[in-house]
Order: sequence, then C-alpha cells, then structure tokens
Amino acid sequence: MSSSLSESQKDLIERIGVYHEQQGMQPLMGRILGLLLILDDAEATFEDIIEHLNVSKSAVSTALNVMQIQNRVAYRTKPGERKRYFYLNMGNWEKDIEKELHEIAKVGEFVQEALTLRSNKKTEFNSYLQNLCQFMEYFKKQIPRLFRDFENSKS
Amino acid sequence: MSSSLSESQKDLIERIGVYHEQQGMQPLMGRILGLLLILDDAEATFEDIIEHLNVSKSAVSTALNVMQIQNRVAYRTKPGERKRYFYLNMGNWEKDIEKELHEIAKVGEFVQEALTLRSNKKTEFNSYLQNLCQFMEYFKKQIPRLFRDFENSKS
DNA sequence: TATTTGGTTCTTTTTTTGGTGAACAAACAA
DNA sequence: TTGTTTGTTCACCAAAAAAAGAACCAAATA
Repeated sequence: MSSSLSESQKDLIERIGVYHEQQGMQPLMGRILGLLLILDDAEATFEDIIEHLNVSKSAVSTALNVMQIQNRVAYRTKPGERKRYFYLNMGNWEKDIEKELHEIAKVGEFVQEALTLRSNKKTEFNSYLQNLCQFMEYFKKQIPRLFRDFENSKS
Repeated sequence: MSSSLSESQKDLIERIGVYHEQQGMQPLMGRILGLLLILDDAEATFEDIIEHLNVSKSAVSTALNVMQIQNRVAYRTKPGERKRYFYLNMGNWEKDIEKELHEIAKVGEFVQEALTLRSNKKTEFNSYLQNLCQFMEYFKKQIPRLFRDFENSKS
C-alpha cells in the first residue's frame, strides 16, 4: 500500500470524518473523504482505503458507490493496471457550498408557510417570523453575488 | 389541552421535524420546534406537547432539557399555575444562522490544515484546495456584512 | 481451462438511536 | 398527613444504521 500515515495525518482524517458525520454523512464516507484529502497522491485504491482505515471490503464498496453517485469521488485506472484509483472530485465545490447555503435558507420557507397558518394573536412573535423570512429572502439573493465578488476579488 | 391541530398544521409540523432531523437534530426536538412555531399561542405546556405529538413524558422532558441548554426554547409560568409554558426563543435567530454559516466555513479550516501536511506532489489538486480556503476566508469575512446590509436595506 | 485479482452483493452481526414506562422527587393542596 | 400535580431519572427495548463476512462474479492471467 501507499506509505503509512503519520499521527497528525491520522488525527486530521479522524476530525474530518467526525465533522462530516455531524453534517449527516455516513461515518466511513467522512473518513474516506479525509483520507483522499490527506494522501500526497490525492488518490487511493480500494486496498489502500481498506488498510488505512481498517474497514471491510464491503463497507468500502458501498461507501464509494454512494460517493460516486453523489459526485464527490471518481476513479481512474492506470495503463496496464486493473485497480481503480479513487480521487476527490474537486471540480464543483462551489456548487456544493451553494447547495448547503440554500439548505440553510429553507427554514425561511417553512416559517413563511407557518405565517400563512398563524392567526394574528401573537403579533410580536409573528413579526419576528416576518423578519426572519425577509432575511432569508435577502440571503438567498446574495448567494450568487458572494461567488461573483470572490472571483472578482482575486483579479 | 389547547385546541386541536388542522391537517395542514400537522403536516407542516411533520415537515419541519423532518427538515431539522436531516440537519442533525433529534426527531422529537424537530417536532417540538415545529409545534411551537405553528401554535397560535406560540407556547405549549408539557401536557400539550405530549398530546399533540403523541409521545411519552420522558421523551418530552429530555428533549426540552436539551433544547433549553441549546437556548432554543425557554419557559414561563402563569401566576397561580405550576405548569410551565414553553416557547421558542426567537431572540437570537441571527446568532443561530451566523453559527450555521461558520459551521459550513469549517471545511476551510480542515483544508487549510491538510495543506500544511501535504507535499507539493500534486500541485493542481493543491491549488484547488488553496482556492477553496481562500473562498472560505472571504466568506467568513462577508458574514457580518450580510446581516448589516440586511438591516440597512430595511430602512 | 484453472487461478488470481479487484470488486460486488447479500445475509448476519454489532452498535447506535430514540423512545417507553415505572419509580421517584418536589411542590402544593386538602 | 395524605394525596395530587408536574416533571425527572433510569433501566429497558425496538428499530434503524453501519459494518463485517462470505459467497459470488467478471476480467485478466497463467
């Protein structure tokens, strides 16, 4: 297998795993993400993953399949070899982040719907909700600008 | 208990519950959040919650305790009564959203750390990571401005 | 053709989660 | 004092999630 990992590398992989787990990802998927981010080659074979993370073939197989469907990883093969070299698909991190931001903004839509069902018995509470909705609408509109302005700030 | 819920109210509570569940919250906590958002009174007693959501006392007790520690709900009592009236703490939704945005930005810190451990073997991959980090730094800096500009846009 | 390699699929096992219900405690009421 | 209301705690349980292990399969190789 590719060279063994240092303690600090293993530690970072673990923390990246826990982070992603808390974001709702399956534990092993988070670790694989971390591993592929930390390895100098930025890629790993099936076997590499099994040995570095100490997990079973089947677990890796299913995790990788899900991650490929989600477009988080892809693989290539090297001429002559049959092994697959899996790597992170870094091509669309902007889209991923955009999706996460929109996910946060979804509360606004629920609150909006709640407002249509609420009486005006508690006006102060309602106006809090109004305010929250308005912020979320504003926020959603700002998302594209965020990416645009970032690109501009680079040049 | 306080008046029974309509189908559309129950449906919305359920959807709010599922949403929060997917965001990592315990199922019952998400439902309670939804309930307190939908009830006209914007508050509910222990009993109300048990009856509206069909759950046990103990489940409600533990859920409410966690939610109080997290500062999501609070309670008051009415003069003469011993019952607690729980309500959503809407006072700091800005802070909550800010926290969520910073949570997203955390990947940037992991990637930053990964870069310090990585060799320069894969320069293209590394520069993707650099770019992601830079975006996250930019993003974090923009967060306060987002709230500020929203406030200004209202007046 | 037989064997090895690289990976998949299916069944079983383990672990984690979320919730229940009964016993308990504190506060008040009769 | 005894009983009732309001809520907490803890031991237990069911279901779901995650991983393991073995059988399997297809492609390459001997």
